[in-house]
Amino acid sequence: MTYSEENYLKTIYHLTSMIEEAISTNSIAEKMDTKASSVTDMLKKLAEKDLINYVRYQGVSLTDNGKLAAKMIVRKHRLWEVFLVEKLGFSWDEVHDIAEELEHIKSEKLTNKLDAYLGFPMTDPHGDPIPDEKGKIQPIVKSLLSEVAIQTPFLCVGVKDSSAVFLQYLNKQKITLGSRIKVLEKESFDDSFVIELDGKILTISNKIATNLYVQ
Amino acid sequence: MTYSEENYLKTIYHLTSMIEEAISTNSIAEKMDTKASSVTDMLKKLAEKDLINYVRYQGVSLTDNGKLAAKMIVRKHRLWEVFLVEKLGFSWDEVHDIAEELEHIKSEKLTNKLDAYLGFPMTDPHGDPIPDEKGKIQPIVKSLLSEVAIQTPFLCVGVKDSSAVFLQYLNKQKITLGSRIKVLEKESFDDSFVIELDGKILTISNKIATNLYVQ
DNA sequence: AAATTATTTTAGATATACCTAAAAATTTTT
DNA sequence: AAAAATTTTTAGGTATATCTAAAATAATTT
Repeated sequence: MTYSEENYLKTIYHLTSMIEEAISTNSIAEKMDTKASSVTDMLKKLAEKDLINYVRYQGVSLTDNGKLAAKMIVRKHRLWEVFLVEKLGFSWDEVHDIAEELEHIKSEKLTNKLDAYLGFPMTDPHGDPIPDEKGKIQPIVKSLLSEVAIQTPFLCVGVKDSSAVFLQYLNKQKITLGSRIKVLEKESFDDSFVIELDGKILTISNKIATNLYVQ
Repeated sequence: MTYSEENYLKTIYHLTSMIEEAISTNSIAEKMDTKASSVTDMLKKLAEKDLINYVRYQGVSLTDNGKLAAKMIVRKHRLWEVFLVEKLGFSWDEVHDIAEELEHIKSEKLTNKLDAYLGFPMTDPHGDPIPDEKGKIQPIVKSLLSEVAIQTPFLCVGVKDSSAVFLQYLNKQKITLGSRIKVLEKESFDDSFVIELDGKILTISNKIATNLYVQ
């Protein structure tokens, strides 16, 4: 599989896991910042290799082959992120782009040795689950902070958006995985939240609350 | 720089460091297992970017820019090899192909953090020197076992050929970096060597002796 | 249900990195 | 110093992955 084929597969995987049905050519083009015509070309190639189910004008889904291949790329991406943070001391907002390159390194033996070296982590630095050697993903029970009962203590276990800007905002607010969070109040005027974060009280916008996972 | 450009640059670097003058199109083609016409195409591109000195029909050498860029690729290659052996437990005959991919990962910050994590190693698992952040290479004093005085104790510090077959032969003979080696006798009939290796006596061919570095 | 709009695909170009075959330049041999 | 052999380059072609513009299909609106 080429570098580019792997990237398409990964994108299709992420899009289908969000909405759980056939996805459109345009949605892929948008996510990958490319043109729909380029996507169509690639879809033909991936269908030819039995990695996706594709019927002209009717959207795309992954075959079992394709899903496994995509999970292996996601596995590599997330393992490398753990390595970069845990071993090399990168911050969680710096690792995505580097892992984006490392995820294409081919050796399966490397992936599994890296996994063992890291102590078989269940999640990456953003709280996302890491598929095991066979592609199995342990489901992580988590809720969006915005959806959770008031006055109940939770732990921050993940982020929905893992863009650098958002993560850097969280750094500034000292919100990390493991932070203790309690929603004190929801402000109905602007849908903002008053929360208690590790003992201190602060206000966060709705957009922040809808991108934080707690447990 | 593209993946392919980096590979050409690295090959030119290795070939020029061997013979220390302008090298031929054909020698590059042979080393890279490609056609001379493909090499010519690439040479034009690299010359355009001021990475090589290239005059039609007159061979190639690296510019200062090109030399530094090549050294950075070699640096990454060798650091990753150390990582694979020291941290992940790979054997020295397994790491070349994987490092061949890892050496193209772009982040300079990653390279330097990896270097620090490994404790700023001076050599890779085959005894080859690792260029520092600025491209400086600490020269390693070493001689080929075939060139060395008889009845004098040495330490094995490197291999000239780092192909998997050769390294696997050394595994079988229990020859590793750090092995104590003394040449007892040179057989003039077939140029083979009787050596004492970590206390045990064995015979090795001339080809082996001309590919082992000692100090 | 026809017309309009949006989406998707096809057709035809472009750049990269290869290739083969032929031409040009250089080197070696006679 | 010619002739022959070798090396290198050029010319023109292929596959991948992209693009633009136009055509085909599907979805939405009137």
